Amino acid sequence: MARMIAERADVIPVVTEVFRTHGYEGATLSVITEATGLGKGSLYHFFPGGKEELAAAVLEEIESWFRVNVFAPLANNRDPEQAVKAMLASVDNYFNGGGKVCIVGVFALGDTRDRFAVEVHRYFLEWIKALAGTLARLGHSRSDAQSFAEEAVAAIQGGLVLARALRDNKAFRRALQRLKKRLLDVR
Amino acid sequence: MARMIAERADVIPVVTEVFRTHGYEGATLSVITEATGLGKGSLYHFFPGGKEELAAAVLEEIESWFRVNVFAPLANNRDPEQAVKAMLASVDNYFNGGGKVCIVGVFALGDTRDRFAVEVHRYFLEWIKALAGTLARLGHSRSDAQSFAEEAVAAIQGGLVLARALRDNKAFRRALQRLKKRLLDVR
DNA sequence: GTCTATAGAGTGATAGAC
DNA sequence: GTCTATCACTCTATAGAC
Repeated sequence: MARMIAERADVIPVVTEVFRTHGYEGATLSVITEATGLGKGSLYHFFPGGKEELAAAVLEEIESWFRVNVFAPLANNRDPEQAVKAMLASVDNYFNGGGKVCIVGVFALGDTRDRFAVEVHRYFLEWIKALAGTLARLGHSRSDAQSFAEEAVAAIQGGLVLARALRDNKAFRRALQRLKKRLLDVR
Repeated sequence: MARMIAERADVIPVVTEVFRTHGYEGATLSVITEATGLGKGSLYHFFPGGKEELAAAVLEEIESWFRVNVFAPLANNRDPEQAVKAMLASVDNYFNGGGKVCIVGVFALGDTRDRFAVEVHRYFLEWIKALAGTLARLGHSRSDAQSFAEEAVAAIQGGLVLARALRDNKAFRRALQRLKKRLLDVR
């Protein structure tokens, strides 16, 4: 029995995919131990809070990824049109063109919304806020920018639902295409 | 004990709300027995297939409701503008202004998508098809009608996610408002 | 010896099936 | 209500790094 490769950081990506595939309730400890190859001992060593702490760590990791790869570029890119395009490309890539669902969205729809209320709320609020800022710099009126930003984030979530339901990832891609036109069309 | 109120049909609305609140995995038999007031024996008498048959019955009931109250009016209303407005009002009412999530959408995002693949797929396909027909009659080109219909159904699902996440039902209402403008604006 | 990472048998509670 | 399986979780034992 030895010190092995495992660290908290190594475990999280694997656990993320377990939660994504099975949801919170469906992500049983046995599925997680199997997927990570870690015994319960190791799991509880790294995450004394058990399943809830695992999910919290997953959410934190996701939010951190979006801050770096989506929210910050939206705010910092000098060219707002380029910023919108980059966001859509990042999102397309992150959700694997509609093949992966949004864990935060899934959590928002279930009992988990209350357990992780702060994280879920913040994720969507930050996203909308960052995008609204970019759209305003693009030339949209302040109220249009806010409305379009909310619409865009909702459209992405809805696109993921539709792609899953219809088993057609292209439904998600079409949603992104519509958004590109809509958001960049300043009148 | 005597024959009581219980019938399959009486149980379904109650079970529907249990699945809506807790999702498939979270809707445990004990929660269902408590909510319905039925013992496990009665439950298995009405639904020999157990939890899966309960969920299937719930989906069937939802689909039936939408056929009568949403899809058929979309197809039959002589005035397409009125049909769109009626759909949005029905949807607003059904989802309680953003206070209730869409079980079919929730099922689409989870493991349940595969178990209820046919039902989930059909629900969304029928909705989009009915709406696209109405939009074409409204004067949209065939391809615009299809695209707008898909966008609208996705926007509704996304609006529900957002309303739950932000704990703000008005986010759903705003999504419906945007849709009304968008769908009725024929150029 | 001490500390950290590990495995996994064992806990009571509760799941869904019948 | 009874059943078995499985749940989240605890705890003991132990290996190796220091």
